[in-house]
Amino acid sequence: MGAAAVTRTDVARLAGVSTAVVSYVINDGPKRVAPQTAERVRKAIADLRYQPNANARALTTGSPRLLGFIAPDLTNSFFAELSDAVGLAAAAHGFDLIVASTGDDPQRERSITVNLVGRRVDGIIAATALDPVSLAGMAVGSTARVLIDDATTVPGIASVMTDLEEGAHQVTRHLVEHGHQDIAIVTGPPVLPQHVDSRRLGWARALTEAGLPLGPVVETTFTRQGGYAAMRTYLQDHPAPRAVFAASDLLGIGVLRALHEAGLDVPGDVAVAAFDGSIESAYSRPRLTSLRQPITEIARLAVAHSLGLEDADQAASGPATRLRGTLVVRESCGCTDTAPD
Amino acid sequence: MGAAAVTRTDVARLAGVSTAVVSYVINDGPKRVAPQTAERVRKAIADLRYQPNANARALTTGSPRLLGFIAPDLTNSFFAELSDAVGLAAAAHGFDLIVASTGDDPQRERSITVNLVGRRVDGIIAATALDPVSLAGMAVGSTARVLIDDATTVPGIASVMTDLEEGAHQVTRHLVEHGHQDIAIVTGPPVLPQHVDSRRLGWARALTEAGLPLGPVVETTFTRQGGYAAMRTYLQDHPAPRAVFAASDLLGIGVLRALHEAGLDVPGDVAVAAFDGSIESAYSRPRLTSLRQPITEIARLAVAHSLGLEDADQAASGPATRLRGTLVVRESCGCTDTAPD
DNA sequence: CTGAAAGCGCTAACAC
DNA sequence: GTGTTAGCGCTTTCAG
Repeated sequence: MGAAAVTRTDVARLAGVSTAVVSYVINDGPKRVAPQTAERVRKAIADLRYQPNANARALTTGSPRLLGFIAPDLTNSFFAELSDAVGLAAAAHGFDLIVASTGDDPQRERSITVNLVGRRVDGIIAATALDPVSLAGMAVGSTARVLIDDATTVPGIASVMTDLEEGAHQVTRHLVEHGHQDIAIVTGPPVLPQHVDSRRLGWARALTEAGLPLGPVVETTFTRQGGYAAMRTYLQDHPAPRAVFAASDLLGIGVLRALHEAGLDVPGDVAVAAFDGSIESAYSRPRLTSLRQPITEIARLAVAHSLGLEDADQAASGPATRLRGTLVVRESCGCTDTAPD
Repeated sequence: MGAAAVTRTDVARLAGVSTAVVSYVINDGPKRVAPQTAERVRKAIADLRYQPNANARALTTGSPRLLGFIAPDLTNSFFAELSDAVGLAAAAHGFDLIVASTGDDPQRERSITVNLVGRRVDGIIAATALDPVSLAGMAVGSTARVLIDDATTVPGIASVMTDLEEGAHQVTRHLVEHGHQDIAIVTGPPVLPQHVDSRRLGWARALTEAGLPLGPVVETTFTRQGGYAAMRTYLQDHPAPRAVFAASDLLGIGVLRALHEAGLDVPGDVAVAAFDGSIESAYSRPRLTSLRQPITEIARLAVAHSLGLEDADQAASGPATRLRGTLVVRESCGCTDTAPD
């Protein structure tokens, strides 16, 4: 009952005009309407508590004014922040956001994508790394897609993300500048089998450039628990490295706990630096030095791109935009805490 | 180009049947179709890479198979977890979820709600506390709504959430059982002016029942920063309380930092216990004892309710469902850590 | 400046 | 079992 039942026809009748005119005033076009006629229409709309049916509009125009966002796990603060940022960016253009999480299941990712395409969403923004093959094989038709995390460039699909290699290089170099020689990396599994871990590449490059040998590599899942368990296990069989670069904040937080339980002081005994720069990293103990990803900017550009708005400031950047992250120096690396958070 | 252009008519033509039959096989009803005919149709669908247009379906049936979720801030891990859980619960029924955050702006909340109603979503699940007046005044028509956080009962609107009062009572009593006499509460602002803070009520009741005087009340915003700043300021002018109950994990994490900076040991000098039981609380230092809200269950019930599925196990619980939280005992209260996380 | 009418793609009576 | 067809509510071209 109520609002749901009243339609454009009712409004037109009450206002004594045709439905076309009602459309004109609601959409402010494509035709002009006499001021007083418009007023009558507006009054009728208010009196009737009329709410245009967005689905009918979507069908007619072919655009539901809706974007889709896909992430592995919204419980991960990085993706949660990303999701929020994308939602805000979409809202700035009057678009809503369907958010879906895959739980890292490619099968689910595929079905979500198909589903979104069925909704004829105006664009899909994915923080997942579906393999190029299924990506290409899906009946996604003309739906615009943008990748915003961890993917290598997939031919024909746009991407906007932090320059992970460069970021990891920045962080690792900072650790090097502290004078540490033995710098480990704790990172996640390769997103895809054939995939190279950009952060690991950046870490390796920084070490090599400094004439340092590569430190230990410990691979685990991208969670707090993963970082904790992996570091803990590692410490059972090996001496602690002098410093560790954690490839995500979550990993870093897990590492911090393992180190603490092992009676090691951070940064005294081992220095730690992480990646993402999420809010959570600012409240760990000790506070994590981390590379902050430009989440808001990523979201803004991804939305602009999937909407086909060629943002002036990005006009020439091509389909694979890489943004530079910012090193946020806090306690865990051994610096005096300087970050404002 | 591509998938977007092919329609039911094309499929029907290729399969040599009518569009009705195509519908029947796609929806598996309402009429039966001969097996071989169905097979032909399915083949045509596959060959054409046909994707039904969900908007057309939504218009015809009146249901877009879409739910809306509104929260103040997805950056808050509690809401992020809630959002994820609600999305999963919706997906279990084949529904998608539009997620929107208000930034605690009632104005934005109102416009989001109106917007969702315009989309004729099948239900709105809100983790915000819009005041009853505007809630009632909005042209929400028949759209089902469920409140899942922090709201007092709003007449005519269903709600399913943790029994906050009881939860706070549980936590506080635990602190009391540790023998502490001077137990402060750090909590957020009243969600609405006329609103009582259930957690504060539970805290007060536990104290009173134990014959203890009410400890200090420090009010701030529901963020890490809020908890930190408030506790820090408090400690400047007052002696530290022997224990503090933080009304959310975020608050608790802020409090932990302030205490640490003040040179106070937790739980040695002051015991801390929090509320929410989010994953983040398991990795703080020290690990936070916290009341875990039954997020998955809340999500499940809220979705079931907004879909009008009267879940068997909830049939008789009425429009204001209250779920019991679980105390997760970790280090910050002074217990030996027993939680599995 | 206003109106009539042809769809948009799909569902579900209602006929056959 | 299958086909015809009348909408669902909106936008927009084409006439007045």
